[in-house]
Amino acid sequence: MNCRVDPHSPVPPSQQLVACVLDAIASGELAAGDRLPSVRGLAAEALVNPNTVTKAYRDLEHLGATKGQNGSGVYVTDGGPEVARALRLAETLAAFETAAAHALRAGHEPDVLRRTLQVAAGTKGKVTT
Amino acid sequence: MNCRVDPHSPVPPSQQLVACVLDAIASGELAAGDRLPSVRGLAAEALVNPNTVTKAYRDLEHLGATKGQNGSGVYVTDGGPEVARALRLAETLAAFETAAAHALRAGHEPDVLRRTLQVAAGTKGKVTT
Amino acid sequence: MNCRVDPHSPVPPSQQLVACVLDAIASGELAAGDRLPSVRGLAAEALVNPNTVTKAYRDLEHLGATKGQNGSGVYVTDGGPEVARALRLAETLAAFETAAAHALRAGHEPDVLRRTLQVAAGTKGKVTT
Amino acid sequence: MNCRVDPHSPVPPSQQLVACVLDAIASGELAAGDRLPSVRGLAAEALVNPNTVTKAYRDLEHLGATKGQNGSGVYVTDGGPEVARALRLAETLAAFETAAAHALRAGHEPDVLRRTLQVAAGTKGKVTT
DNA sequence: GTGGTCTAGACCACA
DNA sequence: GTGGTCTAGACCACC
Repeated sequence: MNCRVDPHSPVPPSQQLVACVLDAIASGELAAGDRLPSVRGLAAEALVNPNTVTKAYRDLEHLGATKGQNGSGVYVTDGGPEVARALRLAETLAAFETAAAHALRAGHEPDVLRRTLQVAAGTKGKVTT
Repeated sequence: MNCRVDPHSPVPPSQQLVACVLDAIASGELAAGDRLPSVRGLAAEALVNPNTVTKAYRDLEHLGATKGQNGSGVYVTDGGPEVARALRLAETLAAFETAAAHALRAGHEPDVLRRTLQVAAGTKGKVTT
Repeated sequence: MNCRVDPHSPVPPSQQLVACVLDAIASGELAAGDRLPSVRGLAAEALVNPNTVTKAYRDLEHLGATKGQNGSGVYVTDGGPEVARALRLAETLAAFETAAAHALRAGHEPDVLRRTLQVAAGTKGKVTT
Repeated sequence: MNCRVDPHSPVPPSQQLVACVLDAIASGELAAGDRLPSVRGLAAEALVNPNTVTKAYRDLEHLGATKGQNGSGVYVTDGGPEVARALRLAETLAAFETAAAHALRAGHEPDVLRRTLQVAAGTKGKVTT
């Protein structure tokens, strides 16, 4: 999942995890029926307390994107991908637009941002060149 | 200055004020030596408690952008504009990176983001194709 | 730690707390990695408002002597002891200078002060005569 | 008078001025009947607002050390020297002792303090060697 | 008028 | 339990 949590961010860690998981579901990285990482595993990876992951999973379930099956783990629901896409696709694009606008207004050169984007896209970026 | 505070944002009001003032300094709206709005005045304008403005001003002073003068007001330091610009550059670039990461993770194609960036850059962004 | 706060002192309570904690760190009573007393606990002990302790802890963190860990407490940083010792040295020397200046200005003979200093230094202060 | 005011000190500027003037009277630098510096002059020298000097002079008069003669200036009263000595001699010596003790406990070498004292004593220090 | 500090009490999120 | 933030209202000292 590669979810990193920034403890200095004003957005609470649990919500950062929710957004991260929703992104993974929206992109298809996690499909309907797939099992989410274990609470302990994600907690170790994100360097947060397991309770925080538990809360994030509870929020995801409340959104209808996942469903915990007693004792066997947490799974993406059938409607999960749709929910995630509805919640995140438009939101992340809008956030990207405003972030780009802010960065440009602050004086960043478009080329710098383009290169930053390229790096973030990783290998996918190279292919599209 | 026109500082509005969104109480529903996860970003604490005091930090919103800090960002707002830094913007004003970075943009030249407040030059070195200029006096900031009074604590009570800005509090009334932003609809927050004066203590919240006090905290924001303390943070600004700690950043080196402003300096309080005993009973007379808070002023932009000589190095203030430079500090504000540097902070804004770093801040907006970091925000752009995370926004790009989230959008990519949510499944947006790099090309879509690149085109979005192009549009945001307006005429400055010449087509590199 | 035994931090007592004198509400009649011109030194603000929060700064008295800062000085008290720095003393504890500089003396080794609190080592790097140790946890500071809880905000509420120290507030009860020092008979001040928890917010006052919070402010003191924020100042300490800003000085680099401590670091707050989200929900778990405030801890002495690795460089904390060094920072605390450096601050105490500078602080006490400045206080000594001003006290000396005031005493001299009030009419005390330098010899009187020198002898007073000798006594305070105890056996360590060998007579240079 | 050579009164310097530290605006960063927690002790209010007006009280710093009171202490400074009392010290001058206690030492005999200002004798009974002598005129104090003008409000404006002392304000300019100490880099404070004239109102602050006015308040300090009011406090001094309230202590009985000085007396303002309408329009002609402020003068040391007959009992002024006695008042100043009663208030400041013991106090400054005690403050010197505690400052010395603190500095020594913080780790300063007695020799460093002795040299600092020498410097503060200026030419007087050389004579007493 | 100005900022600075404290108290008191509340809410939030993490451990 | 932990710290972090905000609100509300008060006092102080300087300009």
